[in-house]
Amino acid sequence: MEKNRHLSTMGDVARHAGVSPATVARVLYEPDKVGPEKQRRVREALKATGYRPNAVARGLRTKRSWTIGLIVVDGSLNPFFSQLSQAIRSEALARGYNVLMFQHGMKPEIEASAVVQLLQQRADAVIFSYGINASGLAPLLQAGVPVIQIEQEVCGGTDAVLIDPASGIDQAIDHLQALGHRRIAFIGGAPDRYNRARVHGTSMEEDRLAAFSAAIARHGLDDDPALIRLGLYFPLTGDDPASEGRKMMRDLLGIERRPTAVLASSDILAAGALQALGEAGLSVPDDMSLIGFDNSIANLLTPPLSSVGRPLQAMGLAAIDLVVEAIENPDRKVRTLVYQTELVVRRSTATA
Amino acid sequence: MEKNRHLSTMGDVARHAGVSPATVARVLYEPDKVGPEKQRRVREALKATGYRPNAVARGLRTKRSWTIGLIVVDGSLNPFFSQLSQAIRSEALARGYNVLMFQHGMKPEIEASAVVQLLQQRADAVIFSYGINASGLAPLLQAGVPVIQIEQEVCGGTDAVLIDPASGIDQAIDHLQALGHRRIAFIGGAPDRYNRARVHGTSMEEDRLAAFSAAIARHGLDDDPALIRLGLYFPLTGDDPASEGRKMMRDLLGIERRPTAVLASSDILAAGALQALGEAGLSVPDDMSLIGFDNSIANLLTPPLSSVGRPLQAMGLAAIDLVVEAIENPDRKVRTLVYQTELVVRRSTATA
DNA sequence: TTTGCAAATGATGACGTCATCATCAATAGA
DNA sequence: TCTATTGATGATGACGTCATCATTTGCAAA
Repeated sequence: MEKNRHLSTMGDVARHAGVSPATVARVLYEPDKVGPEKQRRVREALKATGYRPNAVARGLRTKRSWTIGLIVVDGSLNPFFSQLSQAIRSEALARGYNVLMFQHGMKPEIEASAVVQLLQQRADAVIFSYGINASGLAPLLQAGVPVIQIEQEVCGGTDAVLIDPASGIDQAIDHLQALGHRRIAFIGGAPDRYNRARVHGTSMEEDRLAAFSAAIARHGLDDDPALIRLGLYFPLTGDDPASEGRKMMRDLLGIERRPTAVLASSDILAAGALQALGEAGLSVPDDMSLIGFDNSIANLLTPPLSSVGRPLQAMGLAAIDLVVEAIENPDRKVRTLVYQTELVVRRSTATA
Repeated sequence: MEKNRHLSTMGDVARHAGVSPATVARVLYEPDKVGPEKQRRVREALKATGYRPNAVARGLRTKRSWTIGLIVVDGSLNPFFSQLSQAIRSEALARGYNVLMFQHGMKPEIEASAVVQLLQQRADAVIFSYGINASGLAPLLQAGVPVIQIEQEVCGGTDAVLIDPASGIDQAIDHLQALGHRRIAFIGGAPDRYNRARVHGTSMEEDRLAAFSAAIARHGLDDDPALIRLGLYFPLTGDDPASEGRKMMRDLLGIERRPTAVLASSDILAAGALQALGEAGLSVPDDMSLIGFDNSIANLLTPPLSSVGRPLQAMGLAAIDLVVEAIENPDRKVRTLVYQTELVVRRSTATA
């Protein structure tokens, strides 16, 4: 076969079949409007030429790129994000959409350039799995591109798929209390110092801490400020995400009345905490109970970690549903969906 | 501002500036060919209208989509793949390319549909981080789309970024031998039963096992078939990727003359092995030394795992370099780059 | 002043697709 | 037999950009 840097076009197919390009298009999209003989010839020509519709040309003509943007914090350090993005990608693909993915690493200027890029690509919609601030989304809203925010709402007026961290955290505290724990510590990320320009809602980390405090209060457990440890940095941006957790756990082991259980605001932090405990010669769950959040790498740790999980698959599906709704009916009202979190019990908790 | 479901076009900008569309294009791409006065007016109009070039139309006209495809096995179970894809994405972005990512989960039909999708999108090139078989790539080669294979070569005649597992595995065995270990076990995935149609090279898992066996022989260490354990399934496709490693380690603990050290062909398997050791009440590294491969989640485990790593950032960069080369000079000869692997020593090994 | 040439700008068309309109043949009804 | 109607098919143009060609202007050399 000769050098064939060329995919055939409708015109090629039409010539091959001895019909007009319009007839080829009809065979593809309105088959009943074409007579049986030409139908046959066109289908044969389609096969013979290996025709693949040119999505670029089609996008120009129809003003639908069948592409949706996905902007996440970071695709690699925290497995949670890759699991979510995988869920979104596969749901999108099932509906015929391609996904252009970007990671901003908490840098607003990178987020902004991703938005510009998606605008230029004429993305049909954009999903933010963790937006930085409201002004980042503004160009999209102005251009009329549907925006779906996941987990964290950085501005109002868009569709959103949120989670309720309290449901799972309540279960976790219930569980620990039932095992006899009264001094339960919390390790988490800093209240989000990046979100200066947030105009709506609260941050992920704030929500989790609030849910923890509320659960502790409701159960009448020890409410000691020394039991709450917040890392200095957003837990996703360091080179060694576990080191924060390790440090916080070390601190907790040093305080006066040591906690008997710890709830971490992410599995990564919990992994670090496990290392600190190992170094101190303490065993989980015998000497300390530990519960993570994310249910991302919990089952890879030793011991397998109990962790609060979110229904990632369902959230991905919901996000794509909202995308499709928004595209098909631009003037509809935006919707907010809230999913419950749930404690997955493994083997990192025991009686106090 | 009124409802503005419309991004302005060159024509809009031209009208606003009182010039022809051609002049607008020149200001954008050949500024020195435009007089100072019109230059000024056009730039002002660009700002005023918030013009963003329509990448779709541009793609149709120039036959460059500035999009490259990335097909991986799985983006979420094994953090290694998300780290690699992140490296590729960021390098691509730096060169002005967008990345469309697909995961095939070892299912040839999904791989094939991803290829069709990329063909329709007129991707400028496609990177396979783990191709399944040669026939999957064929449509791309036929259409003249440059293909870059990473780590695993499934067919010849394309660019490739390979790694040499032997370099790092040699270091690992050296290291263990220096610590006095003589019975070293290997746990890995099954020789790849999916690659029936592979026409070139060997599989990832085969390479690692071969490197291990060679190193054992070279060092004159115990060469006992019972020390080699291969999972029944490709380690990435199960729901619980660690369980294979856990099972194999349990088996190893049961054999007659127990090994004193284990090399795992991935960090995930090693994580499972750690669990089995924990359940058996054995401590790492005191009772058993353990080394992983991937250096992906090694630093999250307890103890932090020594692991053989690949230079992911460099590989991503190299892949994009090859992409750009291939696009800019379609008739050049394909190239194969080989990267060394390297042992990262942490705290999971000790004297025998 | 005339001619020549380069710089600046405008006009045109094509990329591949698809929506619309136009054409033509065949059939049914009067 | 003639016209109205339907179904099948072809022709045309527009989406937004950019490459090419055509035109105009300014200015220096003859």
